[in-house]
Amino acid sequence: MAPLDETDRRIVEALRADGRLSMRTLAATLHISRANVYARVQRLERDGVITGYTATVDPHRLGHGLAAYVYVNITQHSWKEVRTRILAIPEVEHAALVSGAHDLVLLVRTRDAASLRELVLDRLQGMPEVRSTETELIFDELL
Amino acid sequence: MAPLDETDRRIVEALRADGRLSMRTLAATLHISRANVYARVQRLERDGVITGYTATVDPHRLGHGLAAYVYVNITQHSWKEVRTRILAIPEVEHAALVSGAHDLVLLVRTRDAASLRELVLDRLQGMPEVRSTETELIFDELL
DNA sequence: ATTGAAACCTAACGTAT
DNA sequence: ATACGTTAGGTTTCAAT
Repeated sequence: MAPLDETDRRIVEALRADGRLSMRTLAATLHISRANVYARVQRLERDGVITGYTATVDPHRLGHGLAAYVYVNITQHSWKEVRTRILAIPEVEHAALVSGAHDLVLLVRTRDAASLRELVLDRLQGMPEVRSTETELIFDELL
Repeated sequence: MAPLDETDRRIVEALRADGRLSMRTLAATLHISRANVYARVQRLERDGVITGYTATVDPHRLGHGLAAYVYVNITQHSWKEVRTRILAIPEVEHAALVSGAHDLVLLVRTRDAASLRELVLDRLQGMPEVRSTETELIFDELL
């Protein structure tokens, strides 16, 4: 759990830019030895700095043509129970417990408006902890 | 640009779960040939279904202890100019043009409250297109 | 103690047939 | 689906600082 030095940060940055970089080319571009980069990446993964690797996809090409933010107010603040219910919904890409006018902010992706309606009106508002929701359609995205 | 079949979707799903999966183990787990999986992944990347690979990191371990949603209202709806300005801010992890009471929703990560204040009050509200902002602190996250 | 350089075997890649 | 040359993974040893 040692603090990250400059080399560690460059490794993380490089792997965020290309998660399939080989340890060889990573070592070459950072001008450090293979053994060094291998040990460091291993340490970064073990310490939980790097939590995993994933393919980034285009949601539109996967049948998720619609994206929306759903702002949720919950009745009882049993965050743990809501948490497990939310995690069971595959359309939820990001969920955050926030401080302002709402309790939860969800980023959801669905096939179309009908699917979004079903998700919000049936599944979300069907939860006993959910008091109210507010949905904001996403027109365009960066990142 | 052919529509994805079931095997394509399983490939994408597997690579989202582990972006560093080897083509061999991917072929083995899906019970298809190496040449098949290799050609399919190549096609999925070429067609823009898979847009890249990245390491997922723990923001807290990288000096980003604070996360917030920033809701932005812009004056003139010159989305293209705002777009380039927003993209130049490294703290912005996700940005969306939305339909509701706000024009933009930003997910930002900063080191601390002072950095967030500087980002919102100086850099965002300093933009000529930005009319007003509203900031909502994130207490906890799923995903 | 930490890093770089080199060597080593195994596994995976990428392409061909 | 198999084979084949090339590249990468993962570990070890040693020298250097």
